[in-house]
Amino acid sequence: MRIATYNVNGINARLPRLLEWLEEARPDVACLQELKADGEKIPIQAITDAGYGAIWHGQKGFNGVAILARGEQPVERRRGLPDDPDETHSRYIEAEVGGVVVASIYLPNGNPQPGPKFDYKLAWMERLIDHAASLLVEEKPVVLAGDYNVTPRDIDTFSVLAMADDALTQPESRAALRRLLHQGWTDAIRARHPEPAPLYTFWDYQAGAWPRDAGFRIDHLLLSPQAADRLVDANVDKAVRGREKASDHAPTWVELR
DNA sequence: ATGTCGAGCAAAGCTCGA
Repeated sequence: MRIATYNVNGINARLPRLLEWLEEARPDVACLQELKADGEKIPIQAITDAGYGAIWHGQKGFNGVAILARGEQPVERRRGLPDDPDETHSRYIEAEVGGVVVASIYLPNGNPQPGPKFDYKLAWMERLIDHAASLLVEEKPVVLAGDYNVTPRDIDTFSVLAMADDALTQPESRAALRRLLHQGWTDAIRARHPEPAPLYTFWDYQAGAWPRDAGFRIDHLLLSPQAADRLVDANVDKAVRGREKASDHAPTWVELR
């Protein structure tokens, strides 16, 4: 069972690339972020025609997350995190597919920092940590997939110096991610690629980031112990980033037994 | 670390968010 996460950066702008990737990678589950669309603007017919059932938590213009399942309809469990005081951001949706609980997460970017956006990011991470703890209690295979907007370690960014003031690399962001991991989640990419290789998932459109491989590893798939037991592979579909009209993120995936 | 995008608003080019 292959479960992927892909920040599409506009589902309509990206539709040809998304359909092409679904056709060639054939993920069983695809967690999408940054739909930047809702309602009538979600190209549901094209997704259905590609053979996928879908649920989404959309939003006009910004944010927006979805879960696609090949040949079936994901069974929605929740949208939004518990106790969220600001329901205007569509950043979390959770479903069960084929006996696995899957979440599609678009964690706040948090720039500029310090400031209210960074405070919002850290508060959002606290709510995610609380909810994740409740998921572990179920003792099921769970995959928390998405754009976390956090580089776990220095190796996960092309330049520690250039990123020194960035919300994605701040000690507070990393400490919050570690507290989540320390509950008992496995960072699937690191579990399969323990060598200190970058395995970036995002390259900015600006400043020639892609041609000079100036990326970050910020898209993660965190596995509950029951999911980690079944982990056989994980990787990044890096070539997708190099295509015409590409998203600034590459699809990232796990294969579970 | 700013050389770029995507979307909204409103009808082209600015603003915002990344």
